[in-house]
Amino acid sequence: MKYIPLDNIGVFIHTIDLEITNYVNNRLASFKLTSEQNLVMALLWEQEGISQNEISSKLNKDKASIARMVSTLEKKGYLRRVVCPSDRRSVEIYLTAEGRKLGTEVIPINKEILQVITRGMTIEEISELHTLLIKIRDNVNQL
Amino acid sequence: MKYIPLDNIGVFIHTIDLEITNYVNNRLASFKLTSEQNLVMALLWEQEGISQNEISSKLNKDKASIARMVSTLEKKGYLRRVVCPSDRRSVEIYLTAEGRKLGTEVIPINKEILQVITRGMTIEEISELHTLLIKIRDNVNQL
DNA sequence: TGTAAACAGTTGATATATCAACTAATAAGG
DNA sequence: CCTTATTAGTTGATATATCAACTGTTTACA
Repeated sequence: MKYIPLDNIGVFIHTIDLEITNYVNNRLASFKLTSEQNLVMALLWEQEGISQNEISSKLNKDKASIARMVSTLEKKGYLRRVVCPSDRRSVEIYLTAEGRKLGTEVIPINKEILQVITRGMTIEEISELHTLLIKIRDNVNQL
Repeated sequence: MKYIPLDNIGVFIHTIDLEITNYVNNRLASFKLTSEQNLVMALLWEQEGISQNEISSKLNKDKASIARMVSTLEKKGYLRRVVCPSDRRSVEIYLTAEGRKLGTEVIPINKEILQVITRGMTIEEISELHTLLIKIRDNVNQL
């Protein structure tokens, strides 16, 4: 039997993920926001004042990645960092006026992106996709 | 209606992809091979002498990424680059003895990884997952 | 209560990614 | 043929990722 490394659902998921990410990045390019920065901002549009640690666990990303993303977004002027008074290890993240304004523009785009991605799919299909992906996740995480 | 950025199949695919990648990287760590380098090597274990350009299109990756991965794998001693005599713009990639030896160890691991990822799933489920992912891919690529 | 452990963040190293600008070589057309 | 366009690859900039080592804080418990 021939060994075909690319005929592999794991590799396929990776490929699709890159294509989705590129699509989202293109849609957000005019807002000077990457797909990952968009996720951080989305959390803040929902709730300000959360810590980097909370962002890290909600987005399931390394704290180092979050620290750098927050730093980038701070330089862009979309958020500011405030040392938490009750726990000086923590940094609370707040939106700037500009960051809040960005939300009014980008939130509708995010909703539209979601619709585009799932266009022509039924609720059942999306649910089935979700279920199948969870099976794979359980397989790679149960160690 | 509350805006929940993470309740999004695109973000979910991205999360799963990272978890799969981390699993594969852990499985390959002892071979000093990353998941992406493994894909390049897998192509070469199948067929030596292909160009960077062919690797790039088969793996659906940027030529710059491939150039750097090939360079890394060359430094590790797994492959060597040969300027193509019939088209001196092209570089043909060949395995070293060490790269070939690596294949005898890693190819079985790759097969096992594939089995682990899809453990407990039927052929029909994997096929359905593939079909659903293609729908999403078509949605983000039809522009 | 005083030391040790746990925790939040930062920073450096390395590996992908993407895009853009560049070199060198080849192909295509008039 | 000779200019122009295309192609293969390299390199630099920027943005994630992960891991590891490090700084400060806070907690736990002996």
